[in-house]
Amino acid sequence: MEKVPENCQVEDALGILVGKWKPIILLHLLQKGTKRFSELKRSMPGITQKMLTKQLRELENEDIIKRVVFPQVPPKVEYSITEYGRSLEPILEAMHEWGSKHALHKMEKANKDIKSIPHTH
Amino acid sequence: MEKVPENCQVEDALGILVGKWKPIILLHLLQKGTKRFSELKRSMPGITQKMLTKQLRELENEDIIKRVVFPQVPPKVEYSITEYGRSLEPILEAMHEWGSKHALHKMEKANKDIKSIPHTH
DNA sequence: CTGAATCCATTGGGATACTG
DNA sequence: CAGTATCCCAATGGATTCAG
Repeated sequence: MEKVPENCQVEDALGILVGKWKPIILLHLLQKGTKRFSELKRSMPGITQKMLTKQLRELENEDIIKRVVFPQVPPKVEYSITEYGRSLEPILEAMHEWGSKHALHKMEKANKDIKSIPHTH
Repeated sequence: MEKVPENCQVEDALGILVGKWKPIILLHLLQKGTKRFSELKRSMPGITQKMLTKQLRELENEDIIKRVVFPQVPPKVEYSITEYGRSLEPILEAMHEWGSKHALHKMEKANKDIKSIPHTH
């Protein structure tokens, strides 16, 4: 099968996965199941409410995750992976495997890059 | 195996793959072998020289592709996948398979989204 | 042929403050 | 608790021009 230019199906999946916090959000929901907003936020040190909301909205618009609002006070909102979203797992799996396998290569490269910085004396 | 937050290996691969033209460049080099600059440009309608150069440089800096300059006039430069770069193939494969499998879902969604646009009459 | 240099518009991400 | 609303900066991508 041709996987080339014109009918390049690769971009679709990539488009859904890109976003500074999307992969990690998906991994959380995939591995830990349903989570509410505050739980996700706590598990991702550094993320702001605005960003978490934004990334969740985008994933929701792609039907990757499901958002359930409990009409109560204080508010409670739960997020979970959809069946469709779960179909992305093999891709995340492949990326994780690659990342683990090449963590070493990455370190060696960083080392090489540092040494190649021209001196100033 | 844990594939979560702190030691999230997923971002590395993703970081290499993101870039408007990177996936398609990689698919070309993976499937068609060594290519020179002008060939790549021709095969990617819409890309500018600047962008092609930039994306190629970034991939080269990650050791994903190799750049060979032939010292002659007019210049000739050949690009090819490195062994390291070829290790990304399973990921691209997974993304392509996902994209193919869900092209339909995508169409249905687009249709639904259009219908949900509020009228103005 | 290959690519560097500019200039510019758009986008993504983050800090902060406010709200039901 | 779970969001909006602003403001701001940096990065990305594109059009165009120049050069070896």
